[in-house]
Amino acid sequence: MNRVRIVVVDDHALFRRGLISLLEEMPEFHVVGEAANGQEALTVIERIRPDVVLLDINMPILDGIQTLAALRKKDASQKVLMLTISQNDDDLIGAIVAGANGYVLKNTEPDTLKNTILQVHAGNSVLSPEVTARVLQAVRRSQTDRNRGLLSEREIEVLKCLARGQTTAQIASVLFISENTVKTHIRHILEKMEVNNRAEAVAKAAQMDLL
Amino acid sequence: MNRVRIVVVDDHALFRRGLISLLEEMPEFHVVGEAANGQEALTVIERIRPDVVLLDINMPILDGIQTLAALRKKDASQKVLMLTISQNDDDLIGAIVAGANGYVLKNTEPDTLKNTILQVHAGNSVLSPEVTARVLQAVRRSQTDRNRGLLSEREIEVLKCLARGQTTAQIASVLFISENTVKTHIRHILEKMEVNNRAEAVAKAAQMDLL
DNA sequence: AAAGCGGGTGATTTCTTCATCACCCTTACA
DNA sequence: TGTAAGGGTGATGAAGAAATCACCCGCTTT
Repeated sequence: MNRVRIVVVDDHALFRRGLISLLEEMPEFHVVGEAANGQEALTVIERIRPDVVLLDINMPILDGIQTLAALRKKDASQKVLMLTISQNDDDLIGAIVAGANGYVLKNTEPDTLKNTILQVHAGNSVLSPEVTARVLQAVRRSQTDRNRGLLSEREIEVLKCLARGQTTAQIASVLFISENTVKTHIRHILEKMEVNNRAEAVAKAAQMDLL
Repeated sequence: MNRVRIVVVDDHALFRRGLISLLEEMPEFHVVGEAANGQEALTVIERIRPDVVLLDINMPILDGIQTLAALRKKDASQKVLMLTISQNDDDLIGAIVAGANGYVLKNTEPDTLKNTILQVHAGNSVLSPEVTARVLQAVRRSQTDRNRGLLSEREIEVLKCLARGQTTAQIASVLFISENTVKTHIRHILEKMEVNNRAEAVAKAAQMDLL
């Protein structure tokens, strides 16, 4: 049975070599190349064309994300698994935008790393559990911001009043504006949320975390 | 050792009962309640307070996402694992925004479901492999849209010209505007991207998938 | 010295969005 | 019949963003 051909990219020689030893001990894998920075990685990957690339993020000259972005310009199908210590959102989102097939932390157990590499090789996208949690948080935040950006501040105020069951007249009184102004805001809310009436708007707003 | 206390919420009686049988056969779990719709689920969950809730999405009266949104208003810490057939992005993003701790497809093997429930119970966020891929795609798309929204259409045009190595004069000629206008666009690009010169801007744009 | 190039400051006009309001129609209820 | 409420069309003014342009300076190359 064919071994999965791997290239390891990491600027720390000890870590890289240690990881290579570990992987070579596993009958499923064959390490066919290595690189200490992004520039070198691009050359090695283009020449060897491995099944999977293990790619660190924090590296000199060209970091892992820039490396991946450059790689994707040439090869959209190369499987790349980020293997990094970084849990900060910018790195995580940057790697995803650049097209990473997986994102795994260096605290991962060898056995878990083995399964992860096999999963990526099989075509799946894989994240470390802590990373999954961060990604879900990032999606939640991003989508909530996007939802919130759909409406103006005033429209959100009006929507909250609607959610409390207030009538047009009551809302006008609370916000010190005319009923006609309230109606205009409501019209824009219905248009932007693509609903037909205020009940639907309130239900959708609850779902969009706008209240 | 304590068994994980589970509530199963699904409108299809046969599926729900079958799943309950399956889970009861596993020594790690104890099914302490069940519900056939979201309304009922809210009542059952509040009364029983299980360790983990398995929650379908497509249900009558109150779907799984609305149920979860309502539940989160009362209990931010309840572990909820979506168990659904749906792979569409709106459901997926909706569940995440509503605060799901995990999202698993109904084609999951029983053993994998077991591990997933244990992971969620342990505090981790878990996704099915196919779902992970979709989430990564959604993040990529969302972030690219957000990046794109940072600059106006014209600024993006100018940035693309810069990426081709064109000078201010060349860009002016290509876009039929004056060199001074090109410079103003570039100034705004540098400001918005928080970089110091056009080389940095191009590098960052590549990373942000703006080219 | 002149030309080419990038980076900087400032100004004007146009367009879009936001917030405001008036008026009309329909339905339901007292 | 009158009142209450929601939904619809249209208008105006202010603020901010977008797109445009002029002019100046420093550095490098010819």
